[in-house]
Amino acid sequence: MSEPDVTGDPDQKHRIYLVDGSGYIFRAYFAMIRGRGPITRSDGTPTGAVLGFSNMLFKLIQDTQRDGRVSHLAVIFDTSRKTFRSEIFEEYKANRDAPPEDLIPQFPLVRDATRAFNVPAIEKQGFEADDIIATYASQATAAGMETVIVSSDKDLMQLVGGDVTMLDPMKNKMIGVDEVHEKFGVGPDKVIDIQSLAGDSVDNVPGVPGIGVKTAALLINEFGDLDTLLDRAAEIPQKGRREKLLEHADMARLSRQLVTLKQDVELDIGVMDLTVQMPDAADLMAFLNVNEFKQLTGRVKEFFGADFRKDVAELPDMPAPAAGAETAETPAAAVEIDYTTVLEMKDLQEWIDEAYRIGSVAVDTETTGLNAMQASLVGISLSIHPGKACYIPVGHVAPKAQGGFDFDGAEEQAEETGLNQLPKADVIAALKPLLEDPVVLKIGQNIKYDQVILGQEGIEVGPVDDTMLLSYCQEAGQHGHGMDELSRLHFGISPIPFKEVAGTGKSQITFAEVPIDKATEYAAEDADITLRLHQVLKPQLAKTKSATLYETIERPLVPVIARMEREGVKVDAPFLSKLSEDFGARMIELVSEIHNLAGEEFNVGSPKQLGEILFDKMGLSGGKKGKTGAYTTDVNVLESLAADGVELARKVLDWRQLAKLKSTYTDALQAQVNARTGRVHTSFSLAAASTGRLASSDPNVQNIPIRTEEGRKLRNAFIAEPGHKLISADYSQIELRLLAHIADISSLKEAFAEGLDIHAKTASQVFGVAMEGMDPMMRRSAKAINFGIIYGISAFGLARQLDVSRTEAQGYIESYFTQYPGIRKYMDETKAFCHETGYVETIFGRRVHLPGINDKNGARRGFSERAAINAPIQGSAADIIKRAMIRLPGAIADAGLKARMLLQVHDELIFEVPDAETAETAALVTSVMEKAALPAIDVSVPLVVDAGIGDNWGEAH
DNA sequence: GCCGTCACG
DNA sequence: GACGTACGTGACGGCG
Repeated sequence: MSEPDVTGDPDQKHRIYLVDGSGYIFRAYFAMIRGRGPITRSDGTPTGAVLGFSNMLFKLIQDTQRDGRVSHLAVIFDTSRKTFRSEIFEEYKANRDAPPEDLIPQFPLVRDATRAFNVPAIEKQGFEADDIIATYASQATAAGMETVIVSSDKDLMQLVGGDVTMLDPMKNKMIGVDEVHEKFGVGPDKVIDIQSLAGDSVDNVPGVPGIGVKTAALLINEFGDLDTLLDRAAEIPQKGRREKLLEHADMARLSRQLVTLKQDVELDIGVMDLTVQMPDAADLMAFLNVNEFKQLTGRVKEFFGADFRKDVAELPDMPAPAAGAETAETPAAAVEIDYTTVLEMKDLQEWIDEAYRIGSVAVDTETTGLNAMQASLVGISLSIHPGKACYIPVGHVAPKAQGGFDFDGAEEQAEETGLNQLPKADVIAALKPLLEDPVVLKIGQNIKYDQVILGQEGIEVGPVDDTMLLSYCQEAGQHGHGMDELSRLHFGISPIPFKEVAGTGKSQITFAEVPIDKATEYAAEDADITLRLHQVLKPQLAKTKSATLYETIERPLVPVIARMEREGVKVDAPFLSKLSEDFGARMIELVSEIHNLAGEEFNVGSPKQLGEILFDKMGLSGGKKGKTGAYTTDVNVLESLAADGVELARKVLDWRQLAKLKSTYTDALQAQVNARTGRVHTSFSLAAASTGRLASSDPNVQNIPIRTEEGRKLRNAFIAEPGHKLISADYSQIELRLLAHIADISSLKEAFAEGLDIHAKTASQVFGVAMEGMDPMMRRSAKAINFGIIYGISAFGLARQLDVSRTEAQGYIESYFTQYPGIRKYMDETKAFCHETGYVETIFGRRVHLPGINDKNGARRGFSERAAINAPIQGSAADIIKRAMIRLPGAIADAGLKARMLLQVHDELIFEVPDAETAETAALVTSVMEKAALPAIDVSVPLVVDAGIGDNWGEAH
């Protein structure tokens, strides 16, 4: 791009580049297709337009680096097609073709590209990019800056003049007043008048029929402006023109409304915040690698060289903003970093006072491990203002000699630990009132963890906001919600990796052994980033319509889950140990039998070796190789071999079942018993499943066996304390009920209202048989169809499930849809909504994003489509049980009962209850669960909960 | 660290 | 005409 002709300008004004991103995508797309044909990366995603865009952006960034006057830069995008213009005039842009299919997946990628280069990507619902550009241009002018609009769109030419110019990025040509005059025959100030008369067939702006740009220019030059022209139209000598103008004066005025760019769009980010920033090397390289832009990678490396990791570009001092211009806050990238270690109580008190003064504080705890129930507190970091954070070490120990750290000077420091830090008890006592104060908001990333940790120090942290959950509520499905990922995404900053302070593998140390200066850098950064994430994510809740979900479901759930984790569940360790021995003994027998049958010894646990035995050595048919070239030996394959009488296959299946039970359950579960509490404390992730479900780990209590008799025994190991029972309460068929409600299927709703056997009812309707005396196979098929529907049915999947031909399965599906046309309608509408918006919603407004929904690859698209059908159902069920969980502790306490909620398994809750209170608790729990959707949503089918009571989980379920 | 397998809703 | 599929998870052992 050539240097604009302002080098000699005595003003030396700062410059802002505003890139018309949406306009550029289309140009890049067609230019690349014409020049190089379709470009795709090796996974098939088309990337031509992304590459063109990235090249252009990189070029622009190079220029901004070389030209010291370029201080600000942003890329502006269109959002949906609905804008305030389509409100005024329905047909506006209505005749546009849908974008080419292989361009659709590139829209989000272009935004990724923008972020990868650490350039602000701006868009706003209801406004076109042009309006936002007009608004920023006017703000920039008011602030005394020069504006360069990077676009060749003639609709933007009305903005040219004064300190605003345009740059055509394809032709690399400046567009100033002269060029606009050349195009429209008038100056930029009259461009709107010309467009109002001439209209625009591409955008469907009507204008006045029969008048094009040439005639319009003639008329405007003669009459001065549009209003004068329309007032005095009667004076026009040419009959045709005169009549058209008189007749279509209103259309001209309407067109003026359409073509006039709005210069006062309300924007969250002011023009002064769009400062030029250095890209983060890791983020940019990751983006370039994923998209396989090899040449560009080379040029990027060459250009940035050694300075690459610098977070902020060095900019010349800004001129004072002109009067009336926005006086922006400090731009995010220019935040000054100030991290300190707190070693004196009076310093700690200053932080506490400031937190009270501001009313909110980001908190992060550092501990000895990831498992909150086993870890102990090492330090606490706080942040109240962006860039400023402190770290309060309380549990550091001198590094072990083997750690390899140089601890010269340890003698100068305090005795016991050998380290200078405040006593933990003093810090806890000082912080407790603040962390429990109801008017000070505590901000955390996955604050449940910190609540569990601090809970063990006697602090009940609250009220809280959680940046992980703020992200999860708004962007589930788009990306993960870990702090590092969010930091890179929102700020382009990669926080110090934990590995960097604690090492990895064998030589890894706990955080307690990390030297305090290094620990401060790491911990303070975490609190700082958390605070900044909160400043970004919290305000956009309203925009994403997620405030209700966050405030009424996710946020209140945090302390409930924290409490469940701290309660834990009692397991019968001696019983598990006996079970384990039993399983182990039988496995040994099976292995020797298997070796005999095979005629040689091999590792039964190796699918590779097993496949070779079965299909190469024994020459059995049915050997299919998977992606890695190894034979498949999964249950389906082995079951069918076993059915053909292959004894070895049956024995391997038995062995596998035992191996699974032993390694994953009996052995692992015993190892998970907490030494301090004697109970097992799972960890529930609140932001793992995109649909809104919880996930459980360490150990996973949501996949304890039940389907086979052997596995079921495991459930008997989950027991109640003496004098107590377990209650298990589960929603009956909640997903099918919600399907009936969401898709509004009257016959299904009636069946549920009447309490019928829903699978039998489906069988009777689909196969046209009576409910009584039905062939059990028919009910089984109907049940599989019902599940299939929830999963976004395919003939292939159903055929596999039922072991029938695909044609047969297709027939079932068709007769199902004939019987329930509303379900097909629901599916079609859900998919269409998702194709349009990129997400689907539950009945409580939870958004689940499906980035693959417009993928060019049919398989990936199909995958997303099925997930789109499933997510509202699975997610609504998750919302409902979460609502119940939030209410239950209070309801139990209000009723004067002592039950404790221990576990959740998607549609089931487990409680530990004193013997005397079981009946009353079961009734209360059932009632709260059944009414959990109310009063927000009156589900049009009854929600039914079944509760069971027993000495262990197996009996209770 | 990925893959195949398998446990659950 | 081919593609490659039921939805959502987590944990294990084998293997490179």
